Amino acid sequence: MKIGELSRRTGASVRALRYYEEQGLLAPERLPSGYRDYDERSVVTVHRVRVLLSAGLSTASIAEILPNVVDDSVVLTGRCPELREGLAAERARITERIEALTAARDILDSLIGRPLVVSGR
Amino acid sequence: MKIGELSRRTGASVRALRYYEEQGLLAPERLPSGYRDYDERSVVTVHRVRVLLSAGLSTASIAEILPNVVDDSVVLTGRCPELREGLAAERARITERIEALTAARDILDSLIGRPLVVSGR
DNA sequence: CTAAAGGCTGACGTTGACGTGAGGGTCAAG
DNA sequence: CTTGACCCTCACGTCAACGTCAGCCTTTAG
Repeated sequence: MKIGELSRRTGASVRALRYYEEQGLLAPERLPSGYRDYDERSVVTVHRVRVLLSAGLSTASIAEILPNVVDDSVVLTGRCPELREGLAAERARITERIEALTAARDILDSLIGRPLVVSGR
Repeated sequence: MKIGELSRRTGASVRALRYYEEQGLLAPERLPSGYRDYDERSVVTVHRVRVLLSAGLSTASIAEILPNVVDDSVVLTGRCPELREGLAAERARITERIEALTAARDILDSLIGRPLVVSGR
């Protein structure tokens, strides 16, 4: 499929898709016309990229992670302790942020769920 | 206390503290010299700001939330339905972010080989 | 009193993930 | 065979959360 369709099917802008390629997250074929030609797996890949980006990972980190996801091989990861450590660190950061967000949401809940309290104290 | 001490006690840079003020997150008094004069509560406030920022909230969102939290108690929220709506919207955004982060963490978990923990809300 | 340390206000620089044209090919339809 | 939708490659613009530097004033230590 061409870039416009992938864009519609993933919600990522055309510009974003070209940017992902520039960052090594996608490697579409090229048609004789020079047009990018994506396969079905690209749809899943783009969704993963977006999830990880929205989680605060950089394209560089994602580029490290992605090949392992695509191949569905945890084997490589298990063999590379350096990469494993990096991933564990990212995981820890994400967990911290989930906890921070949960705390923030609890604060909002206490504000919303307690109507007509005019003053603290 | 002056800005340098607050910086040391919070880990935020002097520049960051001035930036937070610019964004309406802090409102220190001023000494006759023009120096900023922070009270003890500022320490807690800055910590809250940093947690929320690291969780991915913008200073604008934080500015909406912060004034409503004073000494961990509710102030005037119940009387303003407009504000309540804003907070509810903010809550929804936070929940979305938590879900995105959880999905991202699951991806990392599958790579690391850690068993997926069923999120208990 | 003097120098170092710390504070102040601009104001420009930085980084990451794109947005937004400019200028120009490609392709299916009428 | 022209029109309009879609694609291409530069390449500059943007926005957030600060970093950094300049030029100048205030406070503190000796």
